[in-house]
Amino acid sequence: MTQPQTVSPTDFIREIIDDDLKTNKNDGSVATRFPPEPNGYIHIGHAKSICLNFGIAAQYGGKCNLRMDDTDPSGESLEYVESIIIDIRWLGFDWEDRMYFASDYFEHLYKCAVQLIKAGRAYVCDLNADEIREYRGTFTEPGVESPYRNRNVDENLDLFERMRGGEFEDGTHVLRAKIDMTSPNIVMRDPVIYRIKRESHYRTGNKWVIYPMYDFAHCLSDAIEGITHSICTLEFENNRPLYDWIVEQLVEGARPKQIEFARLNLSYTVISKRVLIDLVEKKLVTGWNDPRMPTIAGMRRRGYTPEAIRNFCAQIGVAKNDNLIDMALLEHCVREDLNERTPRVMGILRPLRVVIDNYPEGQVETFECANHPQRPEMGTRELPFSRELYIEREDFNEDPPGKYKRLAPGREVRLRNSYVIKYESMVKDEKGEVIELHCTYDPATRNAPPPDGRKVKGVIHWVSAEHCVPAEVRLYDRLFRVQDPLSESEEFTKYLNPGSLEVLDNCRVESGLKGAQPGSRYQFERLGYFCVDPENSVPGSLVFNRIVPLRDTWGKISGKV
RNA sequence: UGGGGCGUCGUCAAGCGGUAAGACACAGGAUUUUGGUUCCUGCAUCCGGAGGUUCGAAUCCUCCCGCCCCAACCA
Repeated sequence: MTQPQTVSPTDFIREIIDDDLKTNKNDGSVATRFPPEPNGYIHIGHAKSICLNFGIAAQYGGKCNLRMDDTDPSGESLEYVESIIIDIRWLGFDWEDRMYFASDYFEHLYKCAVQLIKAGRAYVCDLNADEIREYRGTFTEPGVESPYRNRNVDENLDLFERMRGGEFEDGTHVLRAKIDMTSPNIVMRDPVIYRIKRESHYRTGNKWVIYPMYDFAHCLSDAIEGITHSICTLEFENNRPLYDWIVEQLVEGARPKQIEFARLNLSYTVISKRVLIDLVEKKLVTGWNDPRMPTIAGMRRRGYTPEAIRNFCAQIGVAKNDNLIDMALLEHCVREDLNERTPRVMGILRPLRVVIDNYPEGQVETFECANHPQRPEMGTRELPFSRELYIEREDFNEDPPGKYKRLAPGREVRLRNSYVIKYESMVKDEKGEVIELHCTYDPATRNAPPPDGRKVKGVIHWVSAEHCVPAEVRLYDRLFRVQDPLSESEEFTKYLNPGSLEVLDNCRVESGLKGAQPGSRYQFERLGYFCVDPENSVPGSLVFNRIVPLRDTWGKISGKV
């Protein structure tokens, strides 16, 4: 199994495994699995689990399977299976030929149920859903036994077979494990393990009208695959006694052990499949791969790298504390990776025309610029310079605040990789908007400090008006205005950030970007990291997604002034 | 409310009876043709609270407080 190189942090799960290994449990083998239900796209929370499960297998020389936990046909589909495969591969993990489906185990699971009935440990119950709930009791009152609880084995066998045969309507019968209606753990009060559901399954079609419940299918699937450590999230902790009970009844020899960890929560977003489905269906985002979504598909389209996501998962750790990870940490990991690998380039988001009055009309010269300031091996590119340029509107201020070191009346500024220019005059439109600047350049400053020793502090980016290419740039921001939208009292959609997407359609990028490949990433100097949108960008009509802005110390300072 | 789980810096998280790692964030400073990067520096006398055991406790015991999960024929 090839696995990405990531740091191997230690955590309580690895400690448990170390202990198991010390006592030679499972003959020293380690087998894990990642078991998504194909009813939605996977997200950054799944990535945490994927890194954990595949990471542990790699670290201990074991195997990690991919298993579709497809025991409930409603909502499951091949589209989701395919997306999950693509996303996990993209993250960099490999399950070789161990792609499994719980639905492939239906026949075996059925036999297990029959065996349970024969052992007197399961029965067919004719109560309907409401009645079952009433009989179950509450947190404080014990449940009461179903009147069907003591049917004899033969009758149960006959009924269960007829359930499978399609003789009964949905909801009229279920198979229940016979455990303890007075258990303080509600999960153990004769849980339903099979239900009738006349729904076509995306893989088994209409072959089955009964489907096993999660609690029954999951542990047995683990056992079938020889999983040693079945890692899941905290909300299944209550189900562990049931997991163990079923395995105890039906599995010979080595039994898998369930271990629970805290799921990931990320500030200013939501990581719940139910809510993400909601966002997609209500069209509050453009789809599962909307760059604002915390889905793997969304982050990929946004321009995040697998390395950054994996590193993030390593950084956050694994524990049992409820957590709310700061989005800033994810962004840090993305910047850390992109800073290393991304070629630098210049692009103007909100163009302001600049005419260099003393530069000869029609003259063009080229500058050779480093693609990366710290990595010469990334090479250079040629950048055309001419009399008319575009600079960022923000880089000129008629009335500059303190510490402002860009262009302003009477001031000089360095054009990155080229000359120092000096402000001469401005042109305004009838509304008083500055629409054009006139400057002069100092020929002696061509990629060199001013010979007279004067200091020019500011450096701004620019493109040649004649040579630059137009582009659309999409600026993304946090999806929600509040840190934890689901913890708020109101409906979560009320907290959507109306500014989560800003589309700039009059941007100019340097000429070399003309043929930029979809999916390729750049640093637009002084602005941030950008990715050519893989969906909407076409040659001649470039679309860039802002992956993440650069750290903005000036923004902090100017915000305080 | 019965059961299960969790409480260490703003956010994560090490710590496993010998006297509070690290990361992010934040605040200073240096270098810089990206107000980027990089580099220094600072940032819990204290571990939810109160008692107790011990020469010694975040780590052990007791009680209390707070938060999360469970009453789907979802996973």
